[in-house]
Amino acid sequence: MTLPRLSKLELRIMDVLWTHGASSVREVLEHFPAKKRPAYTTIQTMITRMETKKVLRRARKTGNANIFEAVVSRDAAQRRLIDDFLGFFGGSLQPVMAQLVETGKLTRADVQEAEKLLRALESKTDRPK
Amino acid sequence: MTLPRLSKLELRIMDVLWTHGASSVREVLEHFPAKKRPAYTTIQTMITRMETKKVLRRARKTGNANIFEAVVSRDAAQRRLIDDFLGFFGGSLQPVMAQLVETGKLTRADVQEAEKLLRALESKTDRPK
DNA sequence: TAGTGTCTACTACACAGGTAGTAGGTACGC
DNA sequence: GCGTACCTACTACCTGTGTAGTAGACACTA
Repeated sequence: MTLPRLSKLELRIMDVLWTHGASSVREVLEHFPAKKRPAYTTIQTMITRMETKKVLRRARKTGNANIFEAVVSRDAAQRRLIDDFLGFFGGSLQPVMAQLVETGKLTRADVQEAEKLLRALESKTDRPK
Repeated sequence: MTLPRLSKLELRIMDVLWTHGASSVREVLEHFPAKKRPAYTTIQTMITRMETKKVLRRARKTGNANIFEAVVSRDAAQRRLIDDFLGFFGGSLQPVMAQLVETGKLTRADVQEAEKLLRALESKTDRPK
């Protein structure tokens, strides 16, 4: 429980694992945009630290390269991220919404989607007594 | 522009200034929940650093105590926070919405509020020509 | 005006995250 | 079997953040 907070770079690394599955250090590296790609050993160091924190683990070996896989799920990490984020707003979505609408980041389509999700959820939780 | 990212504690300090207006170190300190209240000098140090970063400034003196006021607005800080946050989701709100709905953090009321805001915005931006 | 309590300025330190180099082991092609 | 290229393990260093102590200045009270 209480998975550790993941930093920006850690999240980008996890993203590779979540999206492309178990990968070697080099594979992770190569999924970074060629422009701002850190050094091989930078990724390696981060991965080693993340292994210590148990957010990923070595799954197997290919040749002499370790293949790492995510231990923490994308969902769990996202939940954690959202919780932390909402903490700044006292847990209330209202100011966030307002800001999103004002900056044009929240569109009509987004709202409709949310509504659909809400309805789906309701019929799932209300029905079973 | 590009106001610096504010850390958790920095945000809590700014929150006092935003909510209660210009304050002294002691006043800021006293607005922290008595339980987990840092040392006086901890707040002082943070405020000094924030002064350097120009997110707040000394407004005046009362006795020999400095009174600090926010330079960065709550809105600006929130915008920055939201942008950073959305960065993790590729700027798309969809996964965030889904997560919020699933964890019950996004209620029907929130959605309705968002809709109202959207409508208000539309009549403001569409109308003028 | 003298004393006391408060405030500032400065210093210090630990931990996390980001960055990367070096040394030495290993696998694989030829 | 050897050499080259790649991988790991270890070390190092800097910055930001959170934390706080100490010394000395200052203001207000009695």
